[in-house]
Amino acid sequence: MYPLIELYEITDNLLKKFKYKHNLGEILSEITDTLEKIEKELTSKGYGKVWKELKENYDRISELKRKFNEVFSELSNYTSSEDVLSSIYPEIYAVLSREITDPDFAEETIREYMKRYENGDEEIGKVFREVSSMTLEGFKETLGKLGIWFDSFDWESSRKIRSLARKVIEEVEKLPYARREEGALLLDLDKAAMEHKFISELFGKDKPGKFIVQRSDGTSLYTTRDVAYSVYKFREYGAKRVYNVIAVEQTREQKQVKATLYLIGYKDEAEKLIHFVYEMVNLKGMRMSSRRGQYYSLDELIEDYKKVMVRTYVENQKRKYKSIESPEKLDIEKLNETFNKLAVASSRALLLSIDPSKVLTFDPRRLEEYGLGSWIIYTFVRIQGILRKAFNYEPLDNLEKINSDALKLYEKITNQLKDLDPVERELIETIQEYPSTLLEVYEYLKPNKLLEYANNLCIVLNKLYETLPVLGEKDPIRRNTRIILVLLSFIILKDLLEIMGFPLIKKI
RNA sequence: GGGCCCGUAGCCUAGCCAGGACCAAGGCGCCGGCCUUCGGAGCCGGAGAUCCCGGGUUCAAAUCCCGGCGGGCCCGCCA
Repeated sequence: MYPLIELYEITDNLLKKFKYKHNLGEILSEITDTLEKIEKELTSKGYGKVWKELKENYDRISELKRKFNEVFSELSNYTSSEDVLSSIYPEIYAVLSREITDPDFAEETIREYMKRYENGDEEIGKVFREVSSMTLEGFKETLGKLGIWFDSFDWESSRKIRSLARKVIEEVEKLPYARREEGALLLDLDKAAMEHKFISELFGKDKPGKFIVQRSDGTSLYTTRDVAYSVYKFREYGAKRVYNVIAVEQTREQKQVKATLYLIGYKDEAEKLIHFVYEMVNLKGMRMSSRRGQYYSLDELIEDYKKVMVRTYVENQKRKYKSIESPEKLDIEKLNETFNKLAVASSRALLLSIDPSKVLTFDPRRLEEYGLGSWIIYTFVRIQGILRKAFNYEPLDNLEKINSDALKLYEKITNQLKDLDPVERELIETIQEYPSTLLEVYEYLKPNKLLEYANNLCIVLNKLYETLPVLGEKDPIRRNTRIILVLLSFIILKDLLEIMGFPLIKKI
């Protein structure tokens, strides 16, 4: 980054000095345009040969123009992210701009720290852990809002993983496909693919490439430690299968990790290492980039959703009662909790609404249009209302009782089933699809199918109690049939909401 | 330059792997109804699609094959 700025400043100063009105990009554009005209003229007049000679220079200028554009856009991104940083975190910005005066020196220092860290320098290790703990706390806080927690964390710097990483390097070095280039240890996977079907099939038409395992200064790379960590997960934890939930950008890297594992003797493990690929989340008309300070955080998403929930609630109350209940009658505490839960459900639904292999694009200014989560929760609340009246107790607090009561009901109506209404039949068909849906989700790693199924179930449910009376049905057999259908849907929906991590709500 | 993924109404998606009841389904938005006692964050109806383009295979293609175009990602000492 630093040389780019320097280059820009130099050219900019030069242009100013010579009082050029145009910037470098415009000048380059002009040159290439002129050259294009010249090409046409020359070839039309039969001077193709002359053009060929000129062409070489022309290409060089085009290349220069391309580079300039790259530099310029990078620079403007950089300055804008600097602005963002200085406005959001002025303290951090002040410290950084005071402390980092020479970027090269800063980078060198980082490298030095890395080396000491790698060699087990306890003092520097402590600093590293302190910093990562702080970020980790942030992660825990944000994800905690969504009900996500972690059983445990592994430190890459742990003695165990460090020694495994050293072992990986040793093992790789023994391989016939390994060699040193300028001090760095490199594993030639292209060569290995020619002799191992596993690797050639893993990469398909793609070139496996060369995999750097150790830097020339002797330190390991993230990827090396990833191999070591995989060994750790299988051997230390005794994992039967390992799912790495990692973004699509690292598809190739994950394959290289697999191939390396395979080559150093962990064949079985390599096959059981599964990369769960997911795509990025984009905002409508804006590319997210934390490096450039352009982002929309999960915390913001939850907060914004909460506002949408409050707005919807107020509107519904107004329509229902023509006015909002007086403040003293409202249990603000409880309402707030409900809005939080709805916001969590909505946020999770948004993230689950698309196949993980596709890019999710949404417009944060129109969150109310992505209300799938709250609509499912609402349906769940509604069918609980029906069951509560049917059985006279709280369904979610008496799951076993409701199951046995359902069986009793079923015994009463068995062999007496009457013709079913189309909507009832539709609901039964949907319920039947549940097991195969779960299997599909698991087999193809498509959690979005869970949400899709839940949505379908809710659509049919809404249709059912909108078109047919459940508790109001006079015929006892039909009535019981419908109660059982609602009950089954309730059990499935509860199951689904738990799998998807939606909070369970009894009443709104 | 090479590889992988994606391209379906104004918008977001399902269907594609295992071709057939798809003259393509759902949601958002739009238009018109229903303030029907189990909760109206609902229900019913309507308008809106060259399934990116062009070939091929087949009795049959959104789906399979080939070639384009457009977008994203990745291609050796970052994580």
